[in-house]
Amino acid sequence: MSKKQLIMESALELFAKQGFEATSVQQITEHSGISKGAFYLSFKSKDELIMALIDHFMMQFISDLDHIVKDPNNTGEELLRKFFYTTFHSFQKHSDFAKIFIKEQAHTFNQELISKGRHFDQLIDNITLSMLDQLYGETVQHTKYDLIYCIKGFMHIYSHLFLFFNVPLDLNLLGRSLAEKTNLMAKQSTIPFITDELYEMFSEPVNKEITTGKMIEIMDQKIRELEESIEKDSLILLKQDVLEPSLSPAIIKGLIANIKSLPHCRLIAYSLRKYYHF
Amino acid sequence: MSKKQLIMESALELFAKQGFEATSVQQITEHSGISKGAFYLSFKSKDELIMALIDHFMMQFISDLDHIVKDPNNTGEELLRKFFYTTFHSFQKHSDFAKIFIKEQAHTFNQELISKGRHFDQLIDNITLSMLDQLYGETVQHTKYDLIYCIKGFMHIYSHLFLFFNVPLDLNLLGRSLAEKTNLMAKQSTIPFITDELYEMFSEPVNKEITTGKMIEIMDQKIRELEESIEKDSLILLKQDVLEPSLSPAIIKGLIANIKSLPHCRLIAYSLRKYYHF
DNA sequence: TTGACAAATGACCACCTGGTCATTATTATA
DNA sequence: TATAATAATGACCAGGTGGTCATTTGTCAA
Repeated sequence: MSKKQLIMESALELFAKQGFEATSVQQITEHSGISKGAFYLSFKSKDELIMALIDHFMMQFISDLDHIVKDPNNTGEELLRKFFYTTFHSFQKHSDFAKIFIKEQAHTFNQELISKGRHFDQLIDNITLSMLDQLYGETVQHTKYDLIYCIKGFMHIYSHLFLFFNVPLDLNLLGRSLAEKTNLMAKQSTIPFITDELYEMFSEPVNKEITTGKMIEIMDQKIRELEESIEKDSLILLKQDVLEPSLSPAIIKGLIANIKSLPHCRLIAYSLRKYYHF
Repeated sequence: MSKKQLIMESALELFAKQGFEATSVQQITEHSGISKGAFYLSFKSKDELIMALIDHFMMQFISDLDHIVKDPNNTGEELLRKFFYTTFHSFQKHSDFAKIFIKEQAHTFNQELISKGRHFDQLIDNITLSMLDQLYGETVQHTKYDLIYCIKGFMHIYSHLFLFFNVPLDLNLLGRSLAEKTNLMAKQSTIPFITDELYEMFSEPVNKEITTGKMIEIMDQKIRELEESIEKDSLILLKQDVLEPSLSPAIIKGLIANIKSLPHCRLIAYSLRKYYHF
C-alpha cells in the first residue's frame, strides 16, 4: 500500500470518529505509524488530504449511480429501487466516508470544500434528472426539480438511520419503500415549488456575477409579461440603466423596491440587487 | 439587555458566520465589547453557551409547532400546510440559529450536545405523530414512522434552500407543495420500512441498557413466531441464559450468530449483542 | 468622604495546532 | 565498497485556544 493510501485510510477512520477539525495531523501520523514530516511529503496540507478523500469516494459513488441509471436493463420502478438501493449500499459500505461527507459538508466554511460539495451535488442532480426524464419524460417537466429535492431529502434522512445508529437494515426493502413514494409523487403531485428559474439560481455558484446580457434577457422576458403599470415602467427604466448607466443609486434602489412589491417579481428584484451589488 | 442576552446574540451571529469551533471566546467578547473574564461570569464554559442557545431557540420552535398542531381550527391539508409553513418561517426568522443547529448537530461529537439534539428531535417526532394521528388516524398505523421521516427529510432539504442561498421564497407555496406530497404519501403509500420495532430502537438513547425483562419479552415473541429449527433452539437456549446466566461467551456468541442467519432475526441478534455487550 | 461590596478586567497559564527544515537513515548505482 | 539520491525523522516555530484569578473600577449606603 502506498504511503498516501495508508494515510488516507488512517485519516478516514479518525475523521469519522472525531471529525475533521478535531483530528490533528499528529494523531493521524501516530495512527499511521509515520512521522509528521512524512505526512507532509504525501500531502501539502491537512486540507489537501480531506479533498483527496472526498474526490476518491465521491467519484466512486457517482460512477456507481451513473452506471445504474445508464443501464438500459433497468426500467420503471425497478430502476428507482436500484437507484435508492445503490445509494444506501454505498453509504453503508463506505460509512466512515459518508459520515465525514455529511458532517463536514454541512459544517465547513472552507470555500474550496464548499464548492467541491456543490460540484458533486450538481453531478448527482444531473444523474437524478436523467433518471426522472427516462422514467417519466414530459409528464414531470413542472415538478422535476421538486422531485430531485424530495429524493435528496429521502437519501439524507434515511441514511442517518444506519450511519449514526448501528442497526442492521434491509436495504432492499428501503429501496422498494422509497421507490413507491417517489413514484407516487412523480405521477400525482401537482404543485411545484422549485421552478426552472429558482433552480438555476441555486445551481450557479453563490457569488457568480450575473452578466449584463443575461440580466437584460430576464428583464425583457418580465417586461413582456407585465401589464402597463408603475412596476413595468420601473423595470423599463432599470433596463435602460443596465444598458447605459445613468441613474443614481438612490433612484435605482427605489425602482427595485417598486418591482419587489409584486410577488412574482421578487426573484427579478433579487437578481437586480445582486447585479447592482446592493 | 442582560449581559447573558448580549453574549448570546453576539455569539449567535459569529457562530452562524464561522461555526462554533472556529469562533473563539476572544472573538465573542470583543464583538460584545466585554472582557474575557466577564464572559465567564455569565457562562461557565463555551459549551454552556451553545447549550443555552439551543435550548432557547428550540423550545420556542417546538412550542410554535405544538401550538399549530393543537389548534382545533386547523384541519385537513390546511393543518399540514400550516405545519410546514410554521417550520420554514421559524427557520427563516431565526436563520442564524437554524444554521448553527443544522451544522453543529450534524458535526458535534460532544455527548451532551448529541443527547440534547436527540431529545428535541424526539419532541418534534411526537408533535408530528400527533398531527398524523389527527389527520389520518388508523389508516397510517403501518406507515406513520416512514411519514415522519419523509416529513423530516422535506424539512431538512428544503430549509437548505433559504439558509444557505440567500434567495427570497414564497413559503406559503412551499407549504402547499409539501402538504400535497405528504398527503399523497399518507393516503397511498403501502410499503412501510420503519416498523414500530425499528423506531423504538432509534428512539431510545444509543447507549441505553436493555433490561432483562424487555429482552425476555422480545425473545418470547420471536420464539412464538419461529418454526422448529436450529435458530429457534438457539434462541431458547439464549433465553435460558438471560434468565439464569450459565453459558460461556463463546457459546453465546455462536448462538447469536446462528440467529443472525435468518434475515428477520437480525434485529433481535443486534439487541442480544447489545445486551451481552458484544 | 469613606468604606464595603460586587462587577469587570486582561495579563497570564498550560496546552495544542498546522507546518517547517536541518539532520539522519535507507536505498540504488557505479 | 564508495557515492549520490531519495525517504523519513522529530525538535522546533509562531500563533491560537479555553479558562483563571489577582487586581482595578464602579456603585452604593452611611
